[in-house]
Amino acid sequence: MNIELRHLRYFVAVAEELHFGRAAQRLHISQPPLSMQIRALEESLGVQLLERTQRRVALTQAGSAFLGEARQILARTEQATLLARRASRGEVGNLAVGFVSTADYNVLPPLLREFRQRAPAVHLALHESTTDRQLADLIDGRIDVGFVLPPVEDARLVYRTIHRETLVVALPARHPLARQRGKLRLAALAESPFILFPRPLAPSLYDAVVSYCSSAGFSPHIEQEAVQMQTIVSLVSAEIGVALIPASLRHLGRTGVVYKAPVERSPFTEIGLAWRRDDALATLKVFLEIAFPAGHGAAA
Amino acid sequence: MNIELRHLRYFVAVAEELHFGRAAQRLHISQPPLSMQIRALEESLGVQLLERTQRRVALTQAGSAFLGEARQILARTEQATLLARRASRGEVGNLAVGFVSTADYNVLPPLLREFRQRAPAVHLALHESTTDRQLADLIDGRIDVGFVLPPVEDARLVYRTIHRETLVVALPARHPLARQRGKLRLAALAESPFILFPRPLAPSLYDAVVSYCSSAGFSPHIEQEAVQMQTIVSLVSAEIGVALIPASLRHLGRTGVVYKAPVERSPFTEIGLAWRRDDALATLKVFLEIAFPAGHGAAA
DNA sequence: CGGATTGATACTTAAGAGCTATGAACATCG
DNA sequence: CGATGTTCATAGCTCTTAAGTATCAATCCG
Repeated sequence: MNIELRHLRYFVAVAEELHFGRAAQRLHISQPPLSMQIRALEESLGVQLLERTQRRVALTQAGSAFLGEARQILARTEQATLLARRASRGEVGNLAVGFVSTADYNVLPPLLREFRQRAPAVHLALHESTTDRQLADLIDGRIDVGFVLPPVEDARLVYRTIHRETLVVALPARHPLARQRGKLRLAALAESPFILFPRPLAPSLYDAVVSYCSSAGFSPHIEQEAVQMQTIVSLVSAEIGVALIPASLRHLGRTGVVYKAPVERSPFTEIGLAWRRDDALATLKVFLEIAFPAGHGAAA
Repeated sequence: MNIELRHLRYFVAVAEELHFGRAAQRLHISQPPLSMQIRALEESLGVQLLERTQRRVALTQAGSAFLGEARQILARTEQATLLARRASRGEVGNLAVGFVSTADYNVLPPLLREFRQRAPAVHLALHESTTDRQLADLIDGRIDVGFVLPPVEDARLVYRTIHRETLVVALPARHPLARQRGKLRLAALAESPFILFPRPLAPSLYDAVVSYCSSAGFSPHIEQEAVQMQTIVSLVSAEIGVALIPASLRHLGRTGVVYKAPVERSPFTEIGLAWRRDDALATLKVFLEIAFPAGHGAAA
């Protein structure tokens, strides 16, 4: 017959009381079945754990060795149930998060900070990547949630905006318009060389820039493409050209670069979260709960 | 309902197979009760461990966290039964051993050496003491077995001889008889001052000495008493007197002392083991088995 | 759309955990 | 020294519940 935790619970009670009657009372059963179960345990082990001298119950050496083990196993079982409950609440576990570099400057840090506070035992794996690679990684399960630029077309994924911001102009400090005080008119950049993201990597951002320019009455001269936002700003600093970048990137604060908001109303550029539609990860739920405090995460 | 090891065994099987049918086969039960037990486990925990999508079974995060715990609990239980079995064979545990200093020179070391080999995981507590204190310590459970000098009268204890030896004379090196070549006649010491144990501490040894002398036709002049054998030999070395001591103490090899076996046939002096008659300690059984390889320890 | 696969459900069976009553061994006390 | 009380074991029964059989429902595949 197999040993069950019941046997251990009963044995610990008897070992602590050294009295079958009292132990039975404590276990809310009557004395005879307790005797039976202890006997069954001894039989399974093939070892006598208790010495019953008709008047006194004493642990054998094997009994006291087994007692310590039994206590630990029971405690361990308690721990395991607590762990499972915490895991189901998303308080322990793993979460693989992808993000585009742009996210690193405004939305990512406060969100991660709050997540770490709410679920300190969750192991976060952070992967900087591009939007399209993240979408593939989501499908294949390499990441569980990603900070991406729209659009997200795949029906297996959910996308939800997490942050919207306007575009500002980044100018080399020695550019004539940089020194000029007061408002900047976007049309004044009609002849300037532009630095831009490659469209496939961030169509929404690319299109926002182009539509912004065309609403100001010109089409930008694209001088150079660059993948990283830092690189774009570097190229501006090196006087290769000008750029329209998300407003939060002002915080990069690069020397030799001046940021200005044009008078023309800027379109919004946005960043959002994408995750698997059918995903039930508890840690992901916590993450989405923090990202979208009001509405529920599962709603697109 | 309480969690039992059965639930853990079943869950581990399902988690490993990710298939209820195969897991049930492996557990030698049919599939429906397996589903029921897993459901019961999840209910006890209040946590969903498996995601059943009618076609595919997958672990939830809580499930994979719980899986590790469950495996460890089961392994631990295996360990516990093995430990209990080893303890019942006396291979782990404790043994408190008392001994008179005399035992330290011949019987104790080889016995301990063999015991350590047979039961390396047993913790031995060694207490040097006198015979009478050891008998009290046995009754009160402070030691489990003692190397003592006879007699042991207490009915609750068992005594059994472990070693017998003859008496030899210890003489100061400058004593006339020490320089003399050839046999020593005990009677020649009739006028010499003797150093002896106090009778209450070791009546058998005391009486052996006195009867040896009287068989040689004289009664010893007791000049000095000393408790420790080392002290007696020191006093001989200091030329306070001569002594009759167990032959094995020759190995003390003290400078300034000469040992000689008299021509008269020496009575035997003996040392033995004492332990509680009703004692069932497994480690004690191993110890006695080594001390008395042929006969069984329990027999007096 | 039909057949195969897989987990869940319904119902039955039977093992065994637990209960009450009682016995046997031992200790304590009058 | 017998009477009484305490304590663990045994006996017989009940009843919970784990396990078995048969079947269903949903999904996948060709």
